[in-house]
Amino acid sequence: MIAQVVFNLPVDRAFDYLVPEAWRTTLQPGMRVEAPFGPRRLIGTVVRLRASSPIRQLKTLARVLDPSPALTPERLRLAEWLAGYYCCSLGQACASLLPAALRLRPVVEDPAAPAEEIAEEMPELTGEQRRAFGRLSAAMHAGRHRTFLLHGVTGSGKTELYLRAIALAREQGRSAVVLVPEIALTPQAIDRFRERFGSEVMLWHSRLTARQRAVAWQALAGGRRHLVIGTRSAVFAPVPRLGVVILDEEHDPSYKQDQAPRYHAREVAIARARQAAAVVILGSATPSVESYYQARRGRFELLELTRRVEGRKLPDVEVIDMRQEFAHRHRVGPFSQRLAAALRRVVDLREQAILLLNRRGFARVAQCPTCGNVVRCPQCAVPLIYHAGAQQMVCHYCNVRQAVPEMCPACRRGYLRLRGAGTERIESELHRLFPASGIARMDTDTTRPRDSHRRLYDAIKTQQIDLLVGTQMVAKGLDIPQVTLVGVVSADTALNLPDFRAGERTFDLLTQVAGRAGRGARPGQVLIQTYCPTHYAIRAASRHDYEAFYQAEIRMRRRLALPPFVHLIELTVQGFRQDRVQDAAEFLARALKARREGGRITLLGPAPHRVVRLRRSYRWCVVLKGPSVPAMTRLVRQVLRKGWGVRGLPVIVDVDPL
DNA sequence: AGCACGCCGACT
DNA sequence: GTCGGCGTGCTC
Repeated sequence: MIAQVVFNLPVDRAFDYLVPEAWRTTLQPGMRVEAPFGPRRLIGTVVRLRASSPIRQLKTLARVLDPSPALTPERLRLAEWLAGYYCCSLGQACASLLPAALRLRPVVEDPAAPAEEIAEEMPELTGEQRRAFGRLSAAMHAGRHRTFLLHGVTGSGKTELYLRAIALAREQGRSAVVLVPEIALTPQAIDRFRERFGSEVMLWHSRLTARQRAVAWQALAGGRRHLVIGTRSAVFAPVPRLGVVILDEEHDPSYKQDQAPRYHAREVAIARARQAAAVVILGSATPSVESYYQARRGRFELLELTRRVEGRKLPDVEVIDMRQEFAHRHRVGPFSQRLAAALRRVVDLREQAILLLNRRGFARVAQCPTCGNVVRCPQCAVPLIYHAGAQQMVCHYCNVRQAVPEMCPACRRGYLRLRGAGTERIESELHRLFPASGIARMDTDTTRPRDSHRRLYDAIKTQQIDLLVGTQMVAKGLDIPQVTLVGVVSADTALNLPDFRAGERTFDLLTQVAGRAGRGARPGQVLIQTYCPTHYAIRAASRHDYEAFYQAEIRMRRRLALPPFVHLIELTVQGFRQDRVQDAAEFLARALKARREGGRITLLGPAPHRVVRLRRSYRWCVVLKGPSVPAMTRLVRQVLRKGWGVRGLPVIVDVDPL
């Protein structure tokens, strides 16, 4: 008997091995095995068993790791879909459906969820919620696959609908997967699910230890737990009889994986739910343009929640034109007079405020006023960011750190000046203005240690913190009734990025952060500082008008032939030598152009990557644009053949890049 | 991904 | 004549 095995390598085929006599009755597809591979021994997945092989000199499997298939036939089919759509090897796809931790040593058994007292009383639904739930439950009772887009303003009670859908799935004896963005896996979100479903809830995220992950895996695959709440990779959680997959904040970019296979959890969720005849609920106050477009075309079913629960009003939003501010005052700090006054009022009334600035660090860059030179990372060529805490210049790409140079290293004449402001700068400005207030900062720097997120949240909840400043992290999920003011220090940071989704990002961020204000009895107020007050994303966000934003955005996408009207595939060539990388990219572009069938696929580039140099590597891109992903991946596979390289350099394939 | 093989430029 | 750069190909 022959086993066909795939490995977690960028090699797009299976390898045949002899199966030892002892395993012939027990070995099945989906089991992991150890196999000799050249001079190495690798762990791979059996994808097929057959009687014979055309290969003459076969080697024999060394070891079987699983007593039963780690990948069920259904999950193996999902891996095949993943490899096909996202253009990676089947081995890589299989590896991403399996936790590496499962490899060795038997894991501690997680006991079955004890039957415990769970709060039975559910809050009454509003009229809108009831109508939406009616549609969900009809689909779930029909037992057919369906994708819903739940578009609900912040505070309109989307979570309650998720809870009802999960409860219904459980009644039907089916499981549920809840996905949340990386930064939204907050204690309060988890608490909400624990209150309703107790220890049925299993957490799944990147901070789990290997052991915890293995325990969670066993409990889910063994059918002892039926509800997973987790980040992106939880979409692969091994739950049997899937009933519903929920993507909260479906527009969030953290659903896109940034290593092969570069999947989007939304697409995987839909593919998986289709197989399992399950329902998908995509929830957001600011749906991605892609999803809303699908809903408009009738591919998804649109559910709308337009009102906040308990009749609370959306906060008033005021746009502050910083050009005016700059013209009428001599020295402008990070706060306009209007925002400074509003902060003062919050402090006086003992209320709370959140300030958003989507940029870490103290001052953006060190710039020479004499020659204009900006201090850059020697490896990545992006500006270094000053961090006051460490008193260092830090690269936000590769984390290289260096001391702050005093004189300009380029012209050696000017004294460097720190320009622009990050969250640290705002924090110190707040300390200066409000020395008696509790002030905290929330960004990737301050939330790195385990549990720091929970501690910070508790401090805010108990009003030890009055003023909170942070990056986009503060825009997601925080539900603090005492917050009456939200200030956006600069709405322009995302707008000026070279990215066709800049407008969408800005609208999302502003809408999400505005939703943090006025969640309690007192009304909320939002102040947005900007140098482009007439931009459609900012105007629409200030009026809480998703529809206006969508109409402007979709018109632009149609005119420029961008997603959702086409799909993109981005190919990135990487290497240490600039000339060879450029050479390979040009070769790749020519090869693609030569094999392109018909005129439906267009080719952009080759062009230097947005960040040409990263960790000493140079990067060049070629982008394919066309109506059909399979047609484009077929072309890519032809050109890259079995390996994933051109001219000896590795090529990164990103289908539907963000 | 690793690793071996093989082909051309600069040295003891 | 040999050392070693890296382009090419293979792993059942």
